[in-house]
Amino acid sequence: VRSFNSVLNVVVKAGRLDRGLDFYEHVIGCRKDIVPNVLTFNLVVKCLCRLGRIDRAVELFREMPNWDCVPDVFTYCTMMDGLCKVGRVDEAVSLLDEMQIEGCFPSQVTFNVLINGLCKKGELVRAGRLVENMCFKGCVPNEVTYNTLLHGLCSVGKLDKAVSLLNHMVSRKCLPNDVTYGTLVNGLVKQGRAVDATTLLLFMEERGMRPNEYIYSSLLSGLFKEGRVEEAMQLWKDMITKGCKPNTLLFSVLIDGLCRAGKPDEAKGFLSQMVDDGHAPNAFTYSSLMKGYFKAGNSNEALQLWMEMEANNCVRNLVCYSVLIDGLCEEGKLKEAMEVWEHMLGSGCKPDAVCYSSLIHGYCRAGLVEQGLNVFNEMLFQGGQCKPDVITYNILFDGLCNSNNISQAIDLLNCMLDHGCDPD
RNA sequence: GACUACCAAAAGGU
Repeated sequence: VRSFNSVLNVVVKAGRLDRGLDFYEHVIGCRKDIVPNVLTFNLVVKCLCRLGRIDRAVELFREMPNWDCVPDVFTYCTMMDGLCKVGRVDEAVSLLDEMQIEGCFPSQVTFNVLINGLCKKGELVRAGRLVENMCFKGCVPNEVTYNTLLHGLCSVGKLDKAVSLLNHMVSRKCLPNDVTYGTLVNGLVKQGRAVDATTLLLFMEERGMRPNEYIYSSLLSGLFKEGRVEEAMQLWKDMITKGCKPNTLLFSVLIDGLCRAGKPDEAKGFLSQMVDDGHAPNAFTYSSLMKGYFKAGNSNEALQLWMEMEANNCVRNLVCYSVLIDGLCEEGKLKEAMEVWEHMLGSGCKPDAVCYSSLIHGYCRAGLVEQGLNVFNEMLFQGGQCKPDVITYNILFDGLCNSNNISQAIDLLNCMLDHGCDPD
């Protein structure tokens, strides 16, 4: 079992989750001498969670006693994290009670997982209460706890609170690490304060820390989004001078930034460079670049990249399809856009509200509002992740009003309200 | 118990 677990762990760490599950099922099915133990279950539960098969994970978790396995802290933690990551925080919190009833003591990590779940949902008050509970149970908050809370504060824009928490953290002899700085830099950038983020970067360097790729990418992306192209390029050069080797993430951010600045050709030069450096472009890289070319009115080049993706076995996800569909629609190439749409459905990619809205916008622009409404009705019918949102409705209002169809627009407004969607 | 758990990052629609 130990060797089996080791192998399984390696497979899971490599991100080959489906392979991991197959391997598990295969081995358990035909090797009666290998009996899964708690650690095996912990790994498999993690696999199922990461694959989004959370209900199956819970099921397996409940079946453990049938295999003479008692869930341990790790099991509970893995299960709680899985639940939190799909937003089912309350169920995760109830496991905290359950584990204690079963005589299993929660650890620092257990609390961190739940605090993270609450912070991601914006439930900072509950998160704070959990920190108190944590201390009460004899668990000391560590860097991860603080980083999690800092991220929670930053994502609701409470940077002042974040700074006081940072001071508190230091006073508790908890040293800020890479993640701490990354969280703060990103928090500043998201507030449109890339200049302050640059200062923080300097501060961090003065303290002898070397910013990593995450930190550089946050800042770089922020500078480009604020239109500070010169500063962004200077940062890129400085970064390389300081010995930071750009990876796929950094190249993608740079390419995206240059495209936003209307320089897709320059961006494409970096695409070649990253490939030469041995970094494979991914869906992020290509979608940014394709959008850049569409924006510059060069759809041929965008399509070229689309083909290149296929040739390079780069997985085309929903965002890539959306960029392509939107770009083609904007050029009035509705027929081609529909072909891509069919191709997307055929590849098993399910359109979401953004993707549907791009298509609807395409029809409206071409004066085919009726067609747009058909697509809209399909969205309502499909439900789930492609429920129309405010933007979808706004696109249709615009289309209907432009064709002087006020009464249908009013009907649509009622439909919107009926579906619980708030106008902006 | 180094066979298992927690934190920061980039792309799409008005």
